Amino acid sequence: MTPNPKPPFDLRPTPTIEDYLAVIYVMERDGDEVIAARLAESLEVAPPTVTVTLKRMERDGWIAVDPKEGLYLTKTGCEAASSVIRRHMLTEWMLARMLKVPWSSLHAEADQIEHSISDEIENQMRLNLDDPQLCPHGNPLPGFEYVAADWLPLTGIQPGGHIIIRRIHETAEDNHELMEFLETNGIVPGAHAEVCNVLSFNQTLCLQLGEKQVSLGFSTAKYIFVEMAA
Amino acid sequence: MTPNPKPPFDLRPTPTIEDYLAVIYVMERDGDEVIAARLAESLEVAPPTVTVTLKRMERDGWIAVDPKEGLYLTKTGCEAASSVIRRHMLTEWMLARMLKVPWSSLHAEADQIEHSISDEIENQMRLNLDDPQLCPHGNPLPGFEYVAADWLPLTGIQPGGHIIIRRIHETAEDNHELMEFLETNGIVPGAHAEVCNVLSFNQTLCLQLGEKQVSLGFSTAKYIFVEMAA
DNA sequence: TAATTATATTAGTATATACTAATGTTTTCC
DNA sequence: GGAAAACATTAGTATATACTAATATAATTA
Repeated sequence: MTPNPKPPFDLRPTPTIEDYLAVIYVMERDGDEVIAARLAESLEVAPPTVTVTLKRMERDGWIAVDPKEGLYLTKTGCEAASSVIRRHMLTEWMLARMLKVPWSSLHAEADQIEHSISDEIENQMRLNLDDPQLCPHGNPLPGFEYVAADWLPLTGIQPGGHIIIRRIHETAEDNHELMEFLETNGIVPGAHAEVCNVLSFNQTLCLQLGEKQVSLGFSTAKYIFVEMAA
Repeated sequence: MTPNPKPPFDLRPTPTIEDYLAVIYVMERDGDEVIAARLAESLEVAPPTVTVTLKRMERDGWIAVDPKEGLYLTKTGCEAASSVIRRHMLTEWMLARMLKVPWSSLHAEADQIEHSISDEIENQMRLNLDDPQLCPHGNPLPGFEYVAADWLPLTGIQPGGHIIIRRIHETAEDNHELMEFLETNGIVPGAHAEVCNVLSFNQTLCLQLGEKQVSLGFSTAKYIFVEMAA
C-alpha cells in the first residue's frame, strides 16, 4: 500500500562488484599481481566475463588502470572493498558466536550474507562483538593489517620450535573440504603445535598437535600463518 | 585456487521470485484476490514487469493459473514461499534479540538478508531462538496461522473494553514511517490499551495507552490486530 | 629464435529483471 | 447501454551478469 522500505544501500556496488573489489583488495594487500586471469580463477568465472566486468568497474570509478602499474583500486573502490570485507568478517563472528555455526562453514555462509548487511547492522555487530581486529580465521579487518604482520607462513618454519597457529589465509577459506579438514584436526587460530619434520622432496610437513600428528601439503601450509612461541 | 564455496542454495528461486512468492502467500492466506495489479503495488514494480515475471514463475512451476480461480501457488511454490517467510521472520528475531536492532527496522533489514540465509543457518536460528510461532510483529510463521486466528482488527473494536495489541500486519510493516510511529507510541505486540472513541466521520479512532492517547487512522487500524482482555 | 603457454579481448548469445508507451480487455458505475 | 476506470498485455528497450568460440598478443621456455 505504501512505499516499501528502500534497500538501505544505494551507493553500494552490486554484489558481483563487491566480490571483485574484495578479491582485488586482498591481492593488493598481499602485494600480488592483480590481473584478470587471477581474478577469473578466484571468482570462478570465465576470463571474458572479467574483461567486461572490469570495464564496468573502471567506468563506475571503483578501479583505475595505470599503463605501467596495471589495475588498482581507487579511493572509492578501496573504501567499498574495506566495507564489504568488514561486513564479511563481522558476519562470520556473528554466525560463530550467536548462532554457533561451525568454524569451517563461517566463510561460505558469510559470503552470501555480507552483501545484504546495512551500515546500521554492521554497526550493531561491531557493538555486540567487541570490535574485533581479526576474523575467526585470523585474517585482519581492513586497517588492522599490522596485527597480523609478524606471523609467518608454516612453509618457512624450521622443525622443532613451539608455535601457535594464528591465521588461515583467505585463499584457503574458499576450499570447504580443506576447512573441514583443518577444523577436524584442530588447526585453528590459537592452537599450539610443533613442526616435527619438513619433507621437501614430498612437498609435505608434519605438524604435532597434542597427541596427534597431521601431514600438511606445502600448498596448504603456505596459507597457514603462525607465531613462534617463546 | 580451489573451488569457491557453492552458494548453499541451488534449488531456490531468485530473490525477486522469492519476493513475489511471499507476497502471493500472504494474499492467499488472507483470502485476498491475487491479481497482477495488487502484486505490482505491493512489490513496487510496473504492471508489465509483473506480467512477464509471472510468466517465468508459471514456466518454472512456482505458480499455476486456473481459468476460474486465477493465479495460485503450486505445492513447490507454497513450500518456497513458506521457506522465505520463515527465514524472514527468524532473521527478524535474530536481529532483535542478538543485535538489538530497533523493532521498527527489523522488517526492512530482514527483507534484504532473508534471501541469503541457508537452510543450515535457518536451523541454527530456530535452535537459538526458541522456535517462535510469531514474528516480532505478531504475524504467524507459515503453519502457525491458527495462533493468530482469533485476533481482531482494531477497526472492529467497540470503545471501552480492555485490549492487548497482538499483531501488526505485514502490509503495515512495509511503511517504515508508520512503524516508527507505532514503536514510538508503544503500539507493539503485548501492549495493553483501550479504545476511547471511534470517529467514523473522521476515519479515526483513539487509543489510550497508559497515560497517552494516540489517534489512529482507519487505514492504519485495519492492520492492527488485538485480543480482547478478560 | 621458434614454439609453447599464458593472457586478454572481441563477437555473439543468453537470462533475469526492470522500464515506458501503446493497445487491448474487462468491470463498474452512472 | 455506454463511458470511465481498472486491469492486462504487447512491443521495444536497457542493464548486469554470465557463457562459448575465436582471435590476438605477450611471455616464457626449450
